[in-house]
Amino acid sequence: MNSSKAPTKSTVPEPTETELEILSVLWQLGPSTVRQVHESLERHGLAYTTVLSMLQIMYQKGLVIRDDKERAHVYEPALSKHQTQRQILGKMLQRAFEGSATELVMQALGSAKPASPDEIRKIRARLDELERHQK
Amino acid sequence: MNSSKAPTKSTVPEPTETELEILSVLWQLGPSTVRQVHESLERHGLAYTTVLSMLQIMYQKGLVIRDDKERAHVYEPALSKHQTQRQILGKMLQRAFEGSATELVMQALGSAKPASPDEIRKIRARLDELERHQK
DNA sequence: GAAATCATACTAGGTATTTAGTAGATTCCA
DNA sequence: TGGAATCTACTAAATACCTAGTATGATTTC
Repeated sequence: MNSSKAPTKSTVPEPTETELEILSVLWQLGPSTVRQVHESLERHGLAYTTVLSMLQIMYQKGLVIRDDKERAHVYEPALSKHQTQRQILGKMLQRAFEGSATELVMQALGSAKPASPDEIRKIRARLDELERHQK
Repeated sequence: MNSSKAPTKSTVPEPTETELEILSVLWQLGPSTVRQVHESLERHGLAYTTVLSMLQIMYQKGLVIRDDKERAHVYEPALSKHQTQRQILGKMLQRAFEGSATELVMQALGSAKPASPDEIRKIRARLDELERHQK
């Protein structure tokens, strides 16, 4: 139940906006058919065939894997939510923060939701860990 | 010499990849002509007219302002680097982290460059501040 | 077993992004 | 003063993204 089978990942492109919405559904539902994705999608009003097309494109790109043993193919994310978040974060770090994770963190802490005391504690714990692990 | 004249900002779209590269140059150089941007651009090999076109588009979008008193127009970012980073960060927070800044911070601290002791201290200081300011 | 349903593949079109060329006006300078 | 250089505006084209329709074949249902 871990993800240690992959030399993949490096070739998977960053998901676009709509692709990310679909991945979100897949992360939540687990392996799903086009119909299931279509029904669970936040943004209602998308045609069934649109979701189908997206999943076909995502399959070509390697963003999802699929099982076509049954008539209705079953799709599954190629990368975990965590992995994808890392990927997006890393890209943005390069693009907008010149690679400085600290700068990014500082801005994130200064913006919108300021984090509850509990969350602040969690972040502190992580910092402790970081210090311990690489002094 | 400050930037407190703006009800703008809210209508400025998020810059695309190339637009961000150009904005980076403008943040570094300050108000510049097309030629100056073209020469200072990281990615060399872009045609002069390409940079011109980009700046014209960016002007239409409101990403930059310009002074056309001289023959060679002088362009300037509409938003500061900080404001833009906030904008990009906020958008990504919604798209990939369901709005949880804490989640984002945790992942950022766990990824790539783990931050030097000095940087960790800076982040701690920010956390202290946050706690003080909203208990 | 015929009709309705459901699934996929293929096709298509609109918009955004990125790149750069051409035309025409202005400025420079020898 | 006339050619070279420079600048802008306009046009264009390739690619990616998003959306959805049509064709076709399989499956279910009465």
